[in-house]
Amino acid sequence: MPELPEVETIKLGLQKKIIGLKIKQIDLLSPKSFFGDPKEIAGREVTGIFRRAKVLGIVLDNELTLLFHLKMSGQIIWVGESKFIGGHPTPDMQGMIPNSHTRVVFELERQEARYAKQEKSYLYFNDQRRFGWVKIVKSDELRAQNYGYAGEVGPEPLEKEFTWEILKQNLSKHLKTPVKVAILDQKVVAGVGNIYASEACFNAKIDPRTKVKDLSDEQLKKLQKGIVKSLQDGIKYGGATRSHFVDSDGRKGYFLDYAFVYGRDKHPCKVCGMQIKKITLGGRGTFFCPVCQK
DNA sequence: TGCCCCCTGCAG
DNA sequence: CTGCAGGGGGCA
Repeated sequence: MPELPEVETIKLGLQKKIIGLKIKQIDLLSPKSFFGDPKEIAGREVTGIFRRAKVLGIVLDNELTLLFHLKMSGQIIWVGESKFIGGHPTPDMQGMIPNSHTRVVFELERQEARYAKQEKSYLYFNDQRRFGWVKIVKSDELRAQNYGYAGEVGPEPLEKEFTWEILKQNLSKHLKTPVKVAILDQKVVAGVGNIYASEACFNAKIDPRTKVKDLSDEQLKKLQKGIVKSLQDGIKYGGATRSHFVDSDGRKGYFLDYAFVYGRDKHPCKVCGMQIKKITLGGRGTFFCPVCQK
C-alpha cells in the first residue's frame, strides 16, 4: 500500500474521529484477513491511534491493539451514519462502503451518556488483493512482535533518531545492493516504499542503481534528507493515489501530481527537461532522471 | 541476495 | 492474452 505518508494520512484522519468510540460489533466478511478472536475487542473503547513503519495501530482500553497492514491495496474508511441515506451510501461513498473488497467491518458507537442518542459509525477495511491483514496484539508486546513484521523494524524517518550516520550503518549490510532497493528494506529505514524510494533518490540527486558501497558520505547525507523530504511531501499532499489509496474519508491523495519521477516515464524532468527513464530494479519499477541523478 | 508466492484487476 | 501494480515473507 500505502507507504508511510499514506498510512500517516489515515492515522491523522482517524485520530480526529474514532478516539473515544466503542467497538460494538465486528463483521468478518473475509476471515483470512483477520488474526485473533474478535470477541476480545468487542465492547472496547479506542484510546489511541499510532503508526509504525507502514502499520497502523488502534489502541484499545483493555491492553489490546488492533494492527492493520494495508499492503498493496488496503483501505481504511470511516463513515458516520450521515453517510447512509435509507440504508444506502451517499453518492460520494458509492462503491466504497461496503464493496466486494470489504474484508472487515467494525461497528462503532459513542458511549458517553451525555449523548442522548447513540451515534453509530462504521470502520471499513477494504482490500482488493487480500495481501493486507488486521491482527489483535497485546499492547505491551507490540515491540517484541515487531508491530506485525517478521523482523525488526528500522528507525522512523520523521523522528530525530533517523540521522545520516544511522542510515549509513543500516545500509552497511547491503553494500552490493542498488541504493533504491536497499532503502525499501524496512530494517534500514521504516516506511519507505516503491514510490518514495524513487523520489528520495531524485531528491538526493543519486542514480538509483548506485551500489551502496559506492555512496560517499556526502551522498548519504543527501539521501537521508531526500528520504525525509519525499515523505514529508507525501504527507503534505495527502498521500499518493496510484489506483487504490484513499484516506479515512475516502478521498484520494495528490502527491503524484507533485512527484518528480515516479510514474513520469517519458515525461520531461521538472528540473532539467530530460526524459524521465523507467527501469526495473529488484523486480520493481524504478524511475529516475538520467541527467539530474548521478 | 534473488526468485516465487500470496491475490485481484486493469492496461496494453 | 501477458505483464504489471503503494508489500513483504520464505525459500534456495
